[in-house]
Amino acid sequence: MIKKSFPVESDTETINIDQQVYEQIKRAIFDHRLPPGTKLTEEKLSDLFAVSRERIRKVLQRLSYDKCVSLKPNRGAYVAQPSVQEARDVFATRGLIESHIVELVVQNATEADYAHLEQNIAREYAAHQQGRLNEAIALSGEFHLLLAEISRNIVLLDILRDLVARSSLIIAMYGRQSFSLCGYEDHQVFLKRLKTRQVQQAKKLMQEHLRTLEAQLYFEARSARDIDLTEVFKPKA
Amino acid sequence: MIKKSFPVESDTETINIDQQVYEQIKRAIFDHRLPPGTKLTEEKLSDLFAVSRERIRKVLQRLSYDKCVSLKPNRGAYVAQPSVQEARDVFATRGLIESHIVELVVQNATEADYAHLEQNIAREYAAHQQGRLNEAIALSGEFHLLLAEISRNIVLLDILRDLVARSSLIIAMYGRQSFSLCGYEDHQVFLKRLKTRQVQQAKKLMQEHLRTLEAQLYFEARSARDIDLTEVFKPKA
DNA sequence: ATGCTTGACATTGTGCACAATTAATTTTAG
DNA sequence: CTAAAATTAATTGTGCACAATGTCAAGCAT
Repeated sequence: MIKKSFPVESDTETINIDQQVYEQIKRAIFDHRLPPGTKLTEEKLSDLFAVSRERIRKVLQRLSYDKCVSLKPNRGAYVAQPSVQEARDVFATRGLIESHIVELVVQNATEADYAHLEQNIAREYAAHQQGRLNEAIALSGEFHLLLAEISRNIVLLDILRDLVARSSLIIAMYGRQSFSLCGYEDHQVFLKRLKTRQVQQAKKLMQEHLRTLEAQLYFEARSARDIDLTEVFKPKA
Repeated sequence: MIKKSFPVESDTETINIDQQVYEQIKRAIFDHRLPPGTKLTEEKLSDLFAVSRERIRKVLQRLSYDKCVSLKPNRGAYVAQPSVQEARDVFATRGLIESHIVELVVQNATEADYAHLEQNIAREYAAHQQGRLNEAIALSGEFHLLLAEISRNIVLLDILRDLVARSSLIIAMYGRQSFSLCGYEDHQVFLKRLKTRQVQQAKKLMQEHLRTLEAQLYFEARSARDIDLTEVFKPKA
């Protein structure tokens, strides 16, 4: 017990630094503070967070696995610019997976689970009323993840975590200013159907919910400065 | 043009080294040459492949994202030991996703696509007949991925790639010696249904196919040495 | 004999310095 | 004045050395 000077401090803080930097950058991307295409220079980030460059490097690599940043060899890291195709595929896949999650939830949900869902909705409502929009958005995403947790399928949860994150980025890229998101009312009605075990209606609601989200994107009228020239002039495809 | 001594050599080879090491390790895991739980020491691997330790480190990290190795802080890397729960979830998720892929394939497949599928089956058959079992297994997995490609949904393809890889690991862990895998006949019959646009039958075949796979695993009668104590004694489950 | 502390060893983790690559700018020849 | 070539600058990539951490075994006390 003599050797270790401050075990708690060195241990926990060191472990969390990676995670903290990771989450801060991710949050910044989802809050539109870092629009798609923004260059993420390793040195600038390392200065900004007061950590070493290799730590940033590791975080950026992790973010690239999440498809939140694209890593171009010897060119650096950029906030990802999901293609229209990718955007459509993400939402289509969410429809498939979340419909199935709804079935599993109706099968498996306990009273405690429903309580958690209600709590989440309440917090989302509060955040909405008090104008904390970013928090409301985050909670809205968490509602979907909460359902995945209740489905008791770890793999589906992992996949959906990924898809929800990418959805945020897609909305940042293609969403209008007046993007309404999941209304919390949607979640409220949905939960009611869930509790009364109306599986088919719940599934339908979920699919509509996602379709509404997707319908609010505008894939066509992109301003010139947003266009990725590489995408436009690439040889084939 | 004078400065660059051998641009092609340095470029392509350097880029591929990571990929090559990655694939060799992954292949070794799937071919049962590295059983689940095997310790993967950074230094040994770097000596073995004659590359630097940091390169190995990066590859191991990537493999941990694929859930093929588990990285324990300050303890090293081990070939992953998927839990029974995870195994079940992987197959359940494959059922969901691949059923949907079947629908998309019937909608989108061109003649060229069907030709590719037939080619794959032929090669799988040949590998089987000539006793190249590992190759047959790989081709069998590729058949499923080929379907995902034809579905024209990039996200589904990515997810399935992941799940197929994890399936290999699960089979390595829980499969009997006499594991029969996807018989190539299954694929043959399946393709016939596909071509005649018999969607429901094709979907049913796919689901049966996966269920057969899963049924050949034995989760119960594990020998004592295989039991993961962490799993047994974990606080709440 | 059992349990705890201590020290040596092995392995992983991190920061730094330098190499390699690419983009931008300037130079130079036609 | 234009265009190709060469230089320069900025940024990423890699290997090395050292620090931190965890494991194992031996010794000591109970």
